[in-house]
Amino acid sequence: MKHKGKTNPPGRIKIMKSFSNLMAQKDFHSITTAEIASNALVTEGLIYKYFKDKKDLLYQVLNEHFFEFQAKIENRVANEKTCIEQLEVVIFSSLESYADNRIFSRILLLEVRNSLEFFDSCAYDMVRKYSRTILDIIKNGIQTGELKSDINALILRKVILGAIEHACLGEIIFGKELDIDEVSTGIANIVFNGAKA
Amino acid sequence: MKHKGKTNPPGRIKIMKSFSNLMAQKDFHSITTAEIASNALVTEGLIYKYFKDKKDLLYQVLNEHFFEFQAKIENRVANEKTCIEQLEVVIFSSLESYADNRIFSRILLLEVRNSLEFFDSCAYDMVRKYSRTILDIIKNGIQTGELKSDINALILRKVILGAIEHACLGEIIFGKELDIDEVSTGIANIVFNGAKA
DNA sequence: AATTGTGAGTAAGTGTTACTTACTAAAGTG
DNA sequence: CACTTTAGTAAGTAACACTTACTCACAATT
Repeated sequence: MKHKGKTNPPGRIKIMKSFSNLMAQKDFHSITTAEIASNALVTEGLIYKYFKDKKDLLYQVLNEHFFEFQAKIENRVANEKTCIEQLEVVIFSSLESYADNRIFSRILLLEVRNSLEFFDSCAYDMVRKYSRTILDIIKNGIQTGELKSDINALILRKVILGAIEHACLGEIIFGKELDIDEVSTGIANIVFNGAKA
Repeated sequence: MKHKGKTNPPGRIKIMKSFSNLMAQKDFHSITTAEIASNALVTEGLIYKYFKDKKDLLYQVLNEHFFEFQAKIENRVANEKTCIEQLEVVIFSSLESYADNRIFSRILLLEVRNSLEFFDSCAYDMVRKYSRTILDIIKNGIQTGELKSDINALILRKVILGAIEHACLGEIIFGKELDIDEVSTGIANIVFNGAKA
């Protein structure tokens, strides 16, 4: 994921790398531009040559992470045949990615949402793509008769996405360990079979 | 919800009111303390007599909103008998509250999460209480046999809470209208009966 | 070979902002 | 009355995100 097809000079890479490292240590607001620059061994002004502002830097770093995430999911989904198996793989892989990459998850679930700019950013395009993937699987499942015909595809997606995100929040916020197998089969069990006795 | 049981002087009320109004117009970060003070017709310094910092002001305003929300939910839940009806009422009422009170929802779902301080605040205590209410209903439902005995109560709560929150996000972010009846029965249908044919 | 243009990077600001300090003035209270 | 507490003010200040105006290297064009 290059930035707008042009060159990718060393200064730009160093800034993104420096920012990524800092994000592992503290939250967005408490990272200063001075800090980013000094850790990257460049001057503060250079940040603004490559990034519109501090938030833009955040979005671009997020986007890089998301790119890998999306590739992994699509790959795995392609290996499954039934709609249910595909959705199970989406749930499992999402939880796994969140657990494996806490910085990325923290940014996505906590740090970018407070500004509406995010939803216009390139990073949010990746979220849309991921979200679209899930919707397509569901619609297909309804058509083949694997899923009930009376369920609303959009709402099922909301339930699945919501469950995934909510499951990760506790881990991110309080550092609780997440049993990926247990939680992902638990979610799948409820969503597919229902909770009512 | 008074602050720490003490008095509630006019200056404090004016500041909270002013901040609330501003939150209806723009997001937290773009509201300045100067603006809050001038709209409240007090000096900037007074804000820091009553609030630790700008975030503390945010949390206390949120807390007031949450207090009413929680009272409404508990009232309605008490009127229902079966566990399923109670959970349906939780889902419906939550969606309704979010839709009726967009500022409150925006703060809760988008603006407070980026700082870990929130999770130590009095406002988060209210979230815990709400969350606890749901868990109790679920546990009770499992015991009475209304819900399947093999489902994990904590995970079912995650699914329900996640679905509610995710359903509101679109509305908050993009201003889409939310059909509360459709979405709440849709969520309940999936969660209780399952999506698998 | 000289000129021009451009991308990478720097140095030194500047306005704004959240927050602090040190101070009144009045109202309780023993 | 003396003294503490409460409500509020006025005038800062340090830190921060971001800007401006510049240099230098090196291609490409004339």
